[in-house]
Amino acid sequence: MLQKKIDKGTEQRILQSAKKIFHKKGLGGSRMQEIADNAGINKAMLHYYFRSKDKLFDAVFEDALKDFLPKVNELLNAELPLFEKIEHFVENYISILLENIYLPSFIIYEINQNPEKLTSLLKNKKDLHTEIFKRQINDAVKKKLIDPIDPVQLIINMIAMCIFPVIWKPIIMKIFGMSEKAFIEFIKLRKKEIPRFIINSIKKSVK
Amino acid sequence: MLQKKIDKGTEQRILQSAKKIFHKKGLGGSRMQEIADNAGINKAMLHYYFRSKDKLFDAVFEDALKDFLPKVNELLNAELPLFEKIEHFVENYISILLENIYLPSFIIYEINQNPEKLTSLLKNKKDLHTEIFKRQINDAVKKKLIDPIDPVQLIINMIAMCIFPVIWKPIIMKIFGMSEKAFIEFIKLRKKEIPRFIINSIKKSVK
DNA sequence: TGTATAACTAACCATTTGGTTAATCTATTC
DNA sequence: GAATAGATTAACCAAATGGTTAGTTATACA
Repeated sequence: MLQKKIDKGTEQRILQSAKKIFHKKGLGGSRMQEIADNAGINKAMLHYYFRSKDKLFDAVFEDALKDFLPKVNELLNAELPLFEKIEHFVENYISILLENIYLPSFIIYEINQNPEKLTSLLKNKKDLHTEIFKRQINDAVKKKLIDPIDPVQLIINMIAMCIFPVIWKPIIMKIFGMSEKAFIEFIKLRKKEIPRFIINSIKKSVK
Repeated sequence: MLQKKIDKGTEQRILQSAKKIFHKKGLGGSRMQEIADNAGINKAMLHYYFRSKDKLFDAVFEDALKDFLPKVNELLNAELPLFEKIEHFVENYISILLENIYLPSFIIYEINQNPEKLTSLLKNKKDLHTEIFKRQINDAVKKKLIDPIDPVQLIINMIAMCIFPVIWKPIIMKIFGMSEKAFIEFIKLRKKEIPRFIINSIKKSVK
């Protein structure tokens, strides 16, 4: 039999429902009632466990970062030669994004809404740690394995190309006339195409 | 003296205020009262001119696309050699984005909220017309000016790299420790860096 | 100049929504 | 098995919000 004091069932169910709904509809667009319904509990329970909508939202937001950032950090800091690391990063980063398809636009939207929240949430956290990767890129430049490039620009390029089609899925499907199936296939191809594109661009040209 | 029937002053002021607020806060996050205040008019005026919040929102959304799409189409279909066109596109597309910094995340957010809206809004409009650019890329491949590449992937890559830092501005500033000034400089550099990166990647390698 | 019509305002309304309260249920503990 | 504390519910509340209405002002036009 479950012991009450250890049972985190309700709290977890609330967080899960809140995540689903907040990610999809944002803070302003989400209703406490909907979250409660989705969790199969009374609306008062939400306040019992999380005091207020804002507090619940913060918990969800923090959870999202706590899940997401370590995974990305792991990819950024994997011990692999540069080219393989790029391949590895793109492949897995896109997979993570596909598992959390609403996460990126959720984060953008809420950060734009409330930029100071970012500061308070990222301040004391292990945020994205790009130093190792930056150094690795600089080393490769020094060793003349790749053409000179600003590591930050390269990292941004890589992340941009991964994240864009996930966020803009419905629009891309519409503009390029893709079905759901075609889109999945497109993304799958991209996992190979992006690293190819990047490596093609940076690898030392034979002049 | 202004003639009443020709005077579009109020309507335009409403649209402008609504644009500012809807873009920043989305449909759900915006308040009719705030829009009215911002336009310096009575709340009832909003309904007098636009019946309902949804109708007003649709007008704003449509306006945004009507402004934005032609500009992008013009860039996509400029009569320039491929490499110059890429340079031209990136330079100007980023400028347009910077002038409408809330537009992209506004569009993503609302489309995710309401995917069917996209269909109805893009259906009868001159949507993004990528055929010419796609053909131009395929031609360049045939003429062995560039390595083989799927035009759609290339276009997505290009747009992704342009749009990403604009949308993620606050997060990039935070993660890479940039000031406002440093960010502006970063973007300015990117206008040169992105075309270089792309062209480097696709131009026929000397093997 | 008087009248019809468009532009505008203040007050009001109904509904939604986040949040509270008081009472009830459940289970652990002594 | 009564006492205690945590978990849960139904009913309720006040504020916010989209929307309406009835009336007023300004303007064009005959």
